[in-house]
Amino acid sequence: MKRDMNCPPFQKTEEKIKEAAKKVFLEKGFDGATSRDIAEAAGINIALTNYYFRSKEKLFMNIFEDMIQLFFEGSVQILNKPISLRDKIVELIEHDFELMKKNPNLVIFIMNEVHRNPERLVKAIGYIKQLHHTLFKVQVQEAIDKGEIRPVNSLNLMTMIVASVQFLFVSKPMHMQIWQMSEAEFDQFTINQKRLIIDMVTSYLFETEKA
Amino acid sequence: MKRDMNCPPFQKTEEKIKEAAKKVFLEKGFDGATSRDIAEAAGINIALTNYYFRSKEKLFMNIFEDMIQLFFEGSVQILNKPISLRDKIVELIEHDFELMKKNPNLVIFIMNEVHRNPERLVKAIGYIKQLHHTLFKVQVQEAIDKGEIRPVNSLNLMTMIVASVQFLFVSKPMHMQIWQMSEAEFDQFTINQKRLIIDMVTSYLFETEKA
DNA sequence: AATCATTTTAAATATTTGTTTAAAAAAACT
DNA sequence: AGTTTTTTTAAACAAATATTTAAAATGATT
Repeated sequence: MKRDMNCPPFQKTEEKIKEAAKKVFLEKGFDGATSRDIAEAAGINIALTNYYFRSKEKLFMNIFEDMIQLFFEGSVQILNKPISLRDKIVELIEHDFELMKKNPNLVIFIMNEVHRNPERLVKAIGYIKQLHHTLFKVQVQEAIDKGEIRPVNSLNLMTMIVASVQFLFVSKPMHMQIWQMSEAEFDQFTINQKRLIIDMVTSYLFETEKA
Repeated sequence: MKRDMNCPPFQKTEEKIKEAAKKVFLEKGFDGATSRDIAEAAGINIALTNYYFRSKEKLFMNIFEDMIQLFFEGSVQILNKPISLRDKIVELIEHDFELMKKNPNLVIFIMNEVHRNPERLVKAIGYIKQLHHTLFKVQVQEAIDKGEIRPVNSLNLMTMIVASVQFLFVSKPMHMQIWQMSEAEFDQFTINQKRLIIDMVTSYLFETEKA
């Protein structure tokens, strides 16, 4: 039978499963999520997950690859954008904050699954390759040569920025417990944190009067 | 029968189980680890894990609390040490790097388990309480009042430091994949990263000639 | 309407899971 | 020595797991 492409009000079963699987996998991880969890979240029969995707592993990899793309694509785009280094750094930080805000457990999910099974990344090597040669790297080197910023390895700098932003959300549950924060208070905290990160990184780089 | 406290060459079964459970839980997490995994790693019968600890959950909590202590105790001690703010920041960073080097998956383990089940932290609330009033916090405020450092919220500062260091190890497997690093190359990278973190944080704080 | 392929369902499959049992082995004590 | 307690073992347990099966329901095409 031909594929039926017109049923806008309804959601195709395959999409229902993917949406539910994304939700459940991101919450509980591969090991913690069961096929029944996913079927229940999607409101469908258990057998359907294996009818559309052949196995739990295949369904997981489908979601995982989506998440890897979501994780990388925005940053890669900004890294290659033709804007000043200063603007680029600010935009990188703000983009990451927005991404994390919309997907609070994206990073812990990815980090955990890669930690458990690094080979899974091999399939997503495409997005990864894009990171090796970016305009950002060139801009950092040029700025250093011109004496506009302190001498710094661009990979170290990039890592520092990403760590500052993303760890905030990796540690969100622990942070809220330790400091007895509500969701709203944590939100406010992230805003302050973003300000500090931007201020610290740009000040460090561009205030070159000393040393 | 009385407890036998003298058998130095041999390892008591209870300790063998704890050691194996620590290894397996840190590698696979609570959901990914099975009782049989642990028994096999300890070289003992499956029933013994439930003989000494009453359940998988109880055994896990035993390990988890140990890890929480390991995670916090060193830092809390340094935060209250009677040394200068500058020395304290450097020591904090270096201590964390050492801790992470010795226990590469300590942080991802804790963050993941807390994310899955935040109530688990309640049992470890003792260590957490210690963080609310530290000498570090006082020192930061004093230094700001004296104009020695830039005005900064001590919690934001602390978070920034911890994030920079710990995320490096949370993302270690992904980092090695992306940048095609060997274990040795990653080690060297962490050394450079430590240098940048210390330089960035201290420069930002203490170079107050501007603004 | 009849036929066909597609989708969905309930039930069953074989494994694996955490945990328990009851007996054996080892150790401690009298 | 014999007796009791502690430790270890092999086997079994029920529940949960991912996956499959075969039949029912649905939808499209003729």
